[in-house]
Amino acid sequence: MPELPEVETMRRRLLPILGTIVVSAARTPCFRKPISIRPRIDVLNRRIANRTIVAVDRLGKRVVLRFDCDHRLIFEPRMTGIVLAGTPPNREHLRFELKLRQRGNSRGVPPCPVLFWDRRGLGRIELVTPQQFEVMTGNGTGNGKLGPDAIAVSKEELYQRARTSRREVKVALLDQKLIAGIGNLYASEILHCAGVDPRSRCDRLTKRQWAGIHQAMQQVLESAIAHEGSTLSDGTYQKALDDPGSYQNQHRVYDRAELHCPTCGKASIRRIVQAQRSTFHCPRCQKKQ
DNA sequence: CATATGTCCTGAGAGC
DNA sequence: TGCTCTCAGGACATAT
Repeated sequence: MPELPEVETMRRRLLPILGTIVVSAARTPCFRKPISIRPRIDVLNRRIANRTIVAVDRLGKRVVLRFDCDHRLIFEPRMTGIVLAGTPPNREHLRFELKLRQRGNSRGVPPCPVLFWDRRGLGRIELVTPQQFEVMTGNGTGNGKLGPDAIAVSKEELYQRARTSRREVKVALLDQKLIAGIGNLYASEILHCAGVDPRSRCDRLTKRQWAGIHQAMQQVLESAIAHEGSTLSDGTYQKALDDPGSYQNQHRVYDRAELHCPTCGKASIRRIVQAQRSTFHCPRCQKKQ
């Protein structure tokens, strides 16, 4: 579930840990199969013990902690993972804990540990070197495992990256190598906002339409971040954070099949399937070309 | 039983 | 023909 706005919300809530020092990293007792952590937890522990957290970043749908040795710890929530500093919804699905202390001779309250809580356990945690991180981001060439972040990408860069693809635009927006951060929910919302048919082929959209998609992308994602993301019917996000997001009340098409389109007020929202996943759109507001 | 938010891998097929 | 792009399907694990 977590897409860019939800992960950005997690990131912002982690900011109080900036400048704290790692005491230890550990898997937590969890009755389930352990999640993937690379390198092995003892190696990881040796590399980051006593290191200071100098940045709390986000890269697409990942939370990235940077240490003073320039290694980065990357949390990848996938379907149901949550990164938080505080109280987890339960202990049963708690997978990982990063214990912290304040710099100097700390009196006062010790900082909350960073926790990775994941109901399904499909999430990943990985410590990467600066070199590995460059490979992941493509070192500015745009050819890494992840494309530029959906909030940061320029109108021109989006157009240049997408214009030659023969894929349907909705499917392309889900490709993290093209741009990072958009998932199934926001892809439908962005294309509805832009008035573009999700089945349009990328290479048949005009430059003007791509500009519209870029603008809708910024608008929808920023609004969703302001609402601290969406909580879905599954409720994972809600359970994990005391104060869950409210953007689900702003959805105009996602999971609203057969309801009236809030933009035109006339047509009803349709659900179609693309690349084996649901897409929601308004046939009146989103016409091809 | 089908469905659900994400990612990774493989193999087959399309088309430049 | 050859290469690249694209997509379908399965896997992961769990709840509604």
